Amino acid sequence: MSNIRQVATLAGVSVATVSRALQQPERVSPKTRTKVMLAVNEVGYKPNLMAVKFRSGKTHNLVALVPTVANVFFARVISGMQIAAAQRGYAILLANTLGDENIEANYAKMVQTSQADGLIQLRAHNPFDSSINKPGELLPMVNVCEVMSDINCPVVTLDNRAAAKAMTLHLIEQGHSRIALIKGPQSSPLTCERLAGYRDALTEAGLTFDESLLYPGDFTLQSGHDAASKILASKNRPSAVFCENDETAIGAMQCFKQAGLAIPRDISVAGFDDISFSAFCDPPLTTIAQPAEEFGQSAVSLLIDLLEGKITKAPKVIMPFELIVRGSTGPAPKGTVA
Amino acid sequence: MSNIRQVATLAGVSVATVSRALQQPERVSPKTRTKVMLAVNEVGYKPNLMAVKFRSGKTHNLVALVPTVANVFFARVISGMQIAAAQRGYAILLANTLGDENIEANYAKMVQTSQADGLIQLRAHNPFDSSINKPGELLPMVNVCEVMSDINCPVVTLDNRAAAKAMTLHLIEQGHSRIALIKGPQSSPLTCERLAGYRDALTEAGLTFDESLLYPGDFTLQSGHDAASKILASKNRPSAVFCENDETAIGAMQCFKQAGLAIPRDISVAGFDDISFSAFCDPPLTTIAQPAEEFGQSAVSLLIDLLEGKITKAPKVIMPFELIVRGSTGPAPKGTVA
DNA sequence: CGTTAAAATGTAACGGGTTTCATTTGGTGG
DNA sequence: CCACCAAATGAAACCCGTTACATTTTAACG
Repeated sequence: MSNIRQVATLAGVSVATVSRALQQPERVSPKTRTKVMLAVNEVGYKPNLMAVKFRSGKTHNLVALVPTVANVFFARVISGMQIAAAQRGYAILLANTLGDENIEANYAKMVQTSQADGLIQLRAHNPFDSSINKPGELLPMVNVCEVMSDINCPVVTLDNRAAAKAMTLHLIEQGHSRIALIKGPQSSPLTCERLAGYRDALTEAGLTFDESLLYPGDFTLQSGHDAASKILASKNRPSAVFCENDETAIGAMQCFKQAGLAIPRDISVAGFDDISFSAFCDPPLTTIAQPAEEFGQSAVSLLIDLLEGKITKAPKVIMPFELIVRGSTGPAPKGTVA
Repeated sequence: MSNIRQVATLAGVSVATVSRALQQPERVSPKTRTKVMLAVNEVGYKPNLMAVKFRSGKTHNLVALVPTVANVFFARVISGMQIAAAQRGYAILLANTLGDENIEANYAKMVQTSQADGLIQLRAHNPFDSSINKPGELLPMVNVCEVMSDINCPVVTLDNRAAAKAMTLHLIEQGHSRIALIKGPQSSPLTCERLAGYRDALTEAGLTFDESLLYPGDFTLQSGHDAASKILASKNRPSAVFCENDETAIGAMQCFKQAGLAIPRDISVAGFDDISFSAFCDPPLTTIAQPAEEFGQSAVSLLIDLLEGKITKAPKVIMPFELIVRGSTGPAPKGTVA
């Protein structure tokens, strides 16, 4: 590996001149610049960016803590983060935490050990140890999707409550009055918000909330399938099922179809996220579209602004959602006991 | 931010002693060690790992070039890379290249600018510019999934030809004689291999290869759907469709079902990869399971071995596959003209 | 041609660890 | 009490760019 001193020697100039020729070409005379460039090419010089980063104290790395990259929705968010980061000259260090707090803490430590400048968290949780807590100063962190109420940090999220309400109202408008809800992981604030939106809609429509229509889930295909079989076995079967994410809905749909039910004739199913597979189900899934890529992009952009001191307050960015009505929801079957 | 000199001053020792107390505790006397540790805790010292990396010339970063993280199969591979990397103290720098050679080249440059030690490539392509080419020396790179014939580099892959042959034979055993193939991206060697396997099976079974049964695709849901509608419109409709990946198969299945065909009664569909959604289709998809996570793990482990000089020859690791027969394939309809 | 300001270039410190080599300290045996 | 070796510790070089400051060169103008 060649270094700047070799280039300087070969070009017959000082290292400072080489550095300037490369960083601020207008500060050196044209003929020196030429000499330097020739030498650079001759030895194939590539600056050691590790040295630069070390010197400058800026790594231009951002850690992204993702519970699992295998989640299609998260994959889209990551995609967006990548794009925004690349545009501003940053790299993403991806951490697949599997929800493990130790793994999270290890990656968070990268910020404290100068390996990364900041962190993006897709889960509602503060991964830093207390030593980083400077009173009155923002942590070098941004939260996406999940909101953390107990910490002051920029957030990019969706009005999950309003979105869940919109979807529930859509089902109610179709004549459904017994609507099951397959929930997400208990630990996630998202789940509470979406549940709240679901209740809001019921209240607004004058329907009573029935706890027995709530089913646990964890955002996986399997959990949707499991919940669906419980629904099939229930006494007073609901005519519609609202799933807190699309994977759950797809898992549930399979179970219903294999049990011989037609969707939406016998039962309506709705999801949340609008992952790519949802448009390619049979029937295509009614869902809430979130601008996943934009989540990632704004998060990165917000974090970089924060790191570069362009913002000092923690903004809360609420992204828009869209109700996408496809074939999986339809009118409630007639003759169903409401 | 505290540094080692502050700790040294506070502990009343030299920086060398602090460094040793932390790196090789047995090399300092117990009482010095205690003094140092107290000082470390007092100032909350965390070594600047950027400085360490700069000094040592080892970044312990690996770049992963992924065409798109939104691909579910790739997500599993990434997951495996992560795990193996973390175990050996490395971090993954994820690059979502979208197949763009410029983006690839930019990330590859991270290796040449000392920001990363090596690179994992999921596409058959050499992203490095010529300047890194040292004759007789292995590039700090490992190829996963896709094989590059023209470059000497460790590879982790599957016997795609044998797997495609196995799947095609499975369909033939079910009585199918007109089997369509929805291909992957033309640029990918994978596609050629799977096509070769498909032909092998036909030859072995004494069936004639019919070019008109080949349909283009690009591994997306949409391309599967598009190919399926072409298949529906074709004159002498095949009784089975082998898709080169599961997304394609899922897209195709939707199209067939919406056209009123029953799977597998009217048409059999097979995929490749065994992504999580495949088990939750209706009917569940017959496919080839690949150990995706293990792909990622071996690739990382191979790359680190290479970087640490533990291997000097480029091995070719062939991972096992498994034919998973589910409900989407069945006997050829009777009365179909063969 | 001399003066002076501006442009170009060079020198050396700096960042924060690690490591080599030199020096000091401690302990043992004679 | 001294010699001697090992263990412990310290001083300083080193990694490689960047940049403040010093110095030299160039150009312009009187």
